[in-house]
Amino acid sequence: MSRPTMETVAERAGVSRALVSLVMNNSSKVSEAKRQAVLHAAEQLGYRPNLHARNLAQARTKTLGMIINDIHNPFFAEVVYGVEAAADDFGFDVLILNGGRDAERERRAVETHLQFQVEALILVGPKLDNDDIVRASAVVPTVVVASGRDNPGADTITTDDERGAALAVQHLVQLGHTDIVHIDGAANISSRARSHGYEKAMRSLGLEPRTLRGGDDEADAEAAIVDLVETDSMPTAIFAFNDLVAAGALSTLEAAGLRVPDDVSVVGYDNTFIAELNHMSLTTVNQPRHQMGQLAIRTVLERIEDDRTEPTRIDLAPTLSVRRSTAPPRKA
Amino acid sequence: MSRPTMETVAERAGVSRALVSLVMNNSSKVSEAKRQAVLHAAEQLGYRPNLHARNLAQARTKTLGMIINDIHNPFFAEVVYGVEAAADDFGFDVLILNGGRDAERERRAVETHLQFQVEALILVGPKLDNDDIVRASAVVPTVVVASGRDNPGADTITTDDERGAALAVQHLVQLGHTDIVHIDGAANISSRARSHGYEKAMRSLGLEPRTLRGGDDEADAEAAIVDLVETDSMPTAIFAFNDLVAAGALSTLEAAGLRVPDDVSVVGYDNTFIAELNHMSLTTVNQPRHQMGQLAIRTVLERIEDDRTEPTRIDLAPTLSVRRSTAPPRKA
DNA sequence: CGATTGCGTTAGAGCGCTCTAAATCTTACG
DNA sequence: CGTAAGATTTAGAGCGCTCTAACGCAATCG
Repeated sequence: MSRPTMETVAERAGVSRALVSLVMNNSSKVSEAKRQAVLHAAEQLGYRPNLHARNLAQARTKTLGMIINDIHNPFFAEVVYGVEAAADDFGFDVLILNGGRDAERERRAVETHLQFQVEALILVGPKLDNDDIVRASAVVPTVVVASGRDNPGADTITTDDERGAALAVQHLVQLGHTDIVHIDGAANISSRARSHGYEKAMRSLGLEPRTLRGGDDEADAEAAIVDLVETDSMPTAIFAFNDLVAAGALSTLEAAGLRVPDDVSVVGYDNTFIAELNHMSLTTVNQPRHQMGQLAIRTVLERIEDDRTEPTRIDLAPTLSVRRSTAPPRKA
Repeated sequence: MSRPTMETVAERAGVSRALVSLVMNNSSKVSEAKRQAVLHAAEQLGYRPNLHARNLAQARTKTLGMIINDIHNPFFAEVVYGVEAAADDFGFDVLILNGGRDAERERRAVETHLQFQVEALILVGPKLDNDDIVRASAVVPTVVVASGRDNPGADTITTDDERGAALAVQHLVQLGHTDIVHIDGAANISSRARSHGYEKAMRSLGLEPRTLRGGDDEADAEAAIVDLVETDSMPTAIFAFNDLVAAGALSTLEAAGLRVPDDVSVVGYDNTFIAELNHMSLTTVNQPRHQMGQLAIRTVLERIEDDRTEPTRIDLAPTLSVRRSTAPPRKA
């Protein structure tokens, strides 16, 4: 017993299929009597319009495809909420696919979205490389959120990662630190800009940058910290690629018997709720995630509805949230 | 310039539309020459099959609809990874919709999924009430993951929340605690079972249960803790509904000048990565989330492919992960 | 009272694909 | 060399919906 169609509803209500269609799209030119009859029949039958049929018949789908780098990272969750809020306002559905921190998976996700004929692609912290993004944006309007780099053809919503990194460095230097190590984001799309910002800020303050390889996850900090311990080159402060890496650093430092911020200060990035937890109380760079999500939708809708064709780039200002993981260095 | 269709490809390759279809579904009965010609033409045109058309023509969509209670909660992320891994194995796409901790939103999400003709619904920690779930499962096979209650009509994958709560209580009692307060999950779907398990375990050990209203989030613990402080009725141990609530409790306790575990022991639930962070080091009840996700897919596929019709319930065993947030009570 | 207007309704084509049945082309065999 | 069997290919209907154009009918008008 397959699901009822418009045909079924039409018969039941004693009207034509076209009339049912009009009712479903609540057209104003339907008599109240028939409208009720149709709605009633639909209700009784448990009728539900078939979106595939509708999307096929209309040119458009009113659907957006979002790909999240990693649903495990709370940073992205906030962006998603922003995206959804804005999409709701404009009557678009947002389909979410999880990139799973794997470029190949993301590539397949793009493909799936395109086959679903989404009207735009929202890539949140993508692992994809430039070519992939160029290719995607040739097919459908594409906006990249939270990516340091330029994305030819696509719109970009970021905070200024270089500036964010500089904020972190300046804060530490003001506290009196001079030996500040950066644990980077490895292959992460935002890593470059943050490292660069860190290095530039350090040099401009006359300090020698020291960057270690990290990753995007709490597990990725361990090697770097262990290395610092083993080579006996522990700095007085550490600036981590993001909050998760910072949290990992905290763990490993503690395991090594070092206290934060007494022995080492730690700064994170993203201001996820983890940083906020009193127990972590992580000084971190804040990005207006919700706003970024909203802007992503606005931006991409300009392409869809007002057919803008020139790529846009919106760069928001990061801020620093100072908490208890940073303090002046111990007097030597 | 709309996207190329099979027709376009067929013309270009000098074959019929049907043949293109065969190639796209890599049928074995196509000559190598034509197959190459078609693939080449498709490549050149940037052809991409239209899933809506396909889904309409075929009876099925090979798509599953998942609704997550809240992408912000890391507990769910792990389940998602399990679901996706299993779905991949069976060649199903998984569309994710975010419930946003709001029953009404979830209801709309169900509707959207159904209109997309998903072949099954996977509800992870739903806010929906029984009726909603009955209604959904009447339309399409439905599996509920991580819900304490029985879901008539739907399959259920849980861990035994009552048992999990008992594990927490027993651990605390073994440490010597007798005054143990529970901060519950309020309207959360799993709250009932955990509270019940807590109360049962307490009573069976001859202790008086004391349950306070909490919620599902770090923000929801504050009121309860403040209340305990103000009424000067702080217990020696707190068992929180989940890790987020426990984290919130940690924060508020600390703000009130109480130390964990010296003054108060705290136990969470879910064993999310937050509990694992060395800095939090939260004793917590572990649920095999990845496995739960995988089982959800297996279960629901039995309905789709082997057309089982009787609801199944799989109850996995929780375990306790003991960390540093629990210790014997201070000698009175 | 016939013609005009406008509202409510409907027939029917078409969206891009799959699938069945039938057509066409090869190949092999007596 | 004719033909049956098998391998390829194709025509055409149909999936459930929207949309244009046209239809029927009552109200309106000169």
